[in-house]
Amino acid sequence: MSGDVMEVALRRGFINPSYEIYGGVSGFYDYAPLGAALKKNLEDIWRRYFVIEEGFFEISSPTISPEEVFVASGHVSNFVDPLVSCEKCGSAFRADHLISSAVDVKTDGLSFEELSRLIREHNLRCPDCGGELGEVYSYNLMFKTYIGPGKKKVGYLRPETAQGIFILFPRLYSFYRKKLPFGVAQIGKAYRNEISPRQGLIRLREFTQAEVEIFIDPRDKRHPNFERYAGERLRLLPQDREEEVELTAREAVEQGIVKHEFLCYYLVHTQRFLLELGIPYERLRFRQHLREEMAHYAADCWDAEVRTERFGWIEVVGIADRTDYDLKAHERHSKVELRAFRQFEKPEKRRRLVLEPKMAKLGPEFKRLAKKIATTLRELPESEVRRFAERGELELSIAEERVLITGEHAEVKEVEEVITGEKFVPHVVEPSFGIDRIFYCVLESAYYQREGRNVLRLSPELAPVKAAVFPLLTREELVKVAREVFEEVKRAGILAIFDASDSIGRRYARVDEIGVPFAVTIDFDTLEDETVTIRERDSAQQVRVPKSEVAGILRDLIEGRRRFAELG
RNA sequence: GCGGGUGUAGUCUAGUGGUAGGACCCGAGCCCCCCAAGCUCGUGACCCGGGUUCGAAUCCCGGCACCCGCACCA
Repeated sequence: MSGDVMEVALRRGFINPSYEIYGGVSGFYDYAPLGAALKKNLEDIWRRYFVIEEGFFEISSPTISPEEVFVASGHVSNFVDPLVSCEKCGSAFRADHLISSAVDVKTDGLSFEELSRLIREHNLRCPDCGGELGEVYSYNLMFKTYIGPGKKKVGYLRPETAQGIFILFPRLYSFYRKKLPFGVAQIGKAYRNEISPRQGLIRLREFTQAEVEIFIDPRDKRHPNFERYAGERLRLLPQDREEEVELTAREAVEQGIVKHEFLCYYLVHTQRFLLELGIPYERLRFRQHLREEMAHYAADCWDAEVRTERFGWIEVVGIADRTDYDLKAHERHSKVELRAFRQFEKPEKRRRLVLEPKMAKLGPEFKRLAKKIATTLRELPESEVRRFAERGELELSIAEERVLITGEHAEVKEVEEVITGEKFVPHVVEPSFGIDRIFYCVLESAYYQREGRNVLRLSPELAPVKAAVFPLLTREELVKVAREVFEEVKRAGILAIFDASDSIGRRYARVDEIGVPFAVTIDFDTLEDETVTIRERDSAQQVRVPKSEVAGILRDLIEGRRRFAELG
């Protein structure tokens, strides 16, 4: 089995538990020097896939939101778990689940006091040990705070970055010149006050999400670029099956296993991204959420999962069809229209009956109510207008008052209108990445041992340090030249390190352990013929190249324009 | 949040009621013509806070962190 990659990650400065000198706080990790660099490289690759290649843009919104945002999104109510603990054995249970499974009572919307009372009334006991149950208490996974002095303005740290995009919809829609589909990306911190964070980077209280919200027309969930991925293979675990099936993207959609092309396109796109990070195909699968684990907003959701040595299958990406849930919710709460416009192929001409209010009569008679009455009359459905035309009168309820409208207040007219299109609430497809988890998977996938030494097989793009420069021996003449080469490499924009201590073998071993892909060594031949060696990490092979070209060659190798094997 | 286990240098570990040794790592130097463990010297630790005691890293209590189970994980 593998050695302990986490031990390497801690010891060599990739990550460390936060607040160590004060005893630590679980659920928080620092990205140490190499980890911060690796994480940044990982995020840049993500940007290449989900921003540049897809033609989307990235935004950055605040991590603290006023509570309205999460009232609307459903997080304030859906994120509160009523828990009850056994006084004797300490097991905790969802109070509402406990009650509804033991007694035929609907628990929806009951207060905690009412839940506590129900437990007492029915003399419910601990299902584990039969012990006495305590009072029901709430546990909300959002961190709460107050905005400004005093406690009037409640705020929450965002539990996901997505809402920051949804609430910007009108601005973003016009930024993208009112055309669907469009996507908006965001990489940022999110916060969940987990009851019991475990497993290092896998369950954090503060973590990094990379999300894209793609707004699409619900009538057309095909993807314009689906063809380029149609033949790609995916390992899928559908909700109604025990075993994984391997299908092409096209087959998955045609068989109705993945609901539509748009979702499936992003399964493939996500897979390509994860493969590029060095996560092997054999350790990857897409698992469809079970109905009961589906989030309150989702119509369909697939998790990309990676099989790790340490933790087994872990979810690293969620790809969900969030439908119009979020936009509708914010529209309802904010009273701001969050809709797109769909133009008809041909404008529709329609004749219809409308009511034209006679303001000259309405005004004096109804005074303050007149304006509201007029608006209501104009917006009256055609069936109501028809009924008014037949009966000659109509009763309305305006601002809690009943008013009688007759022929002298309004006139029925037939109008011809041209309808060029209609408004609708877009659906949202959301690939959502847990960057910290992916970070862990990348480390674990990259890690192996060679002759008892640790090696990180990170791609040059991911590697936090791109190159090392060594004098073969600590002779002044070699060190001097090596320093010159080192300066030149840095001038070429390459993040490199210099090391002249210990034996050359030990120095190679040290840089292998942190995943440096290339090492340049200056030896006595360099003094003769102005050449240096470049050593590749994974093969430990060396080639000689002219000293004057080494920086350029390193850049080509790192940026993928040349391959090491083709150098010699 | 509950139960069990663990907590000695960067890492792995030895140890006794009288205040700590080792290995690797790391630093300086030597040696060294290409893949860790050559030589010399050196830095560096008993998770935190109380209590018992003349004295505690060692015993007791509380906290924190980590590991394993339970619960939780839109």
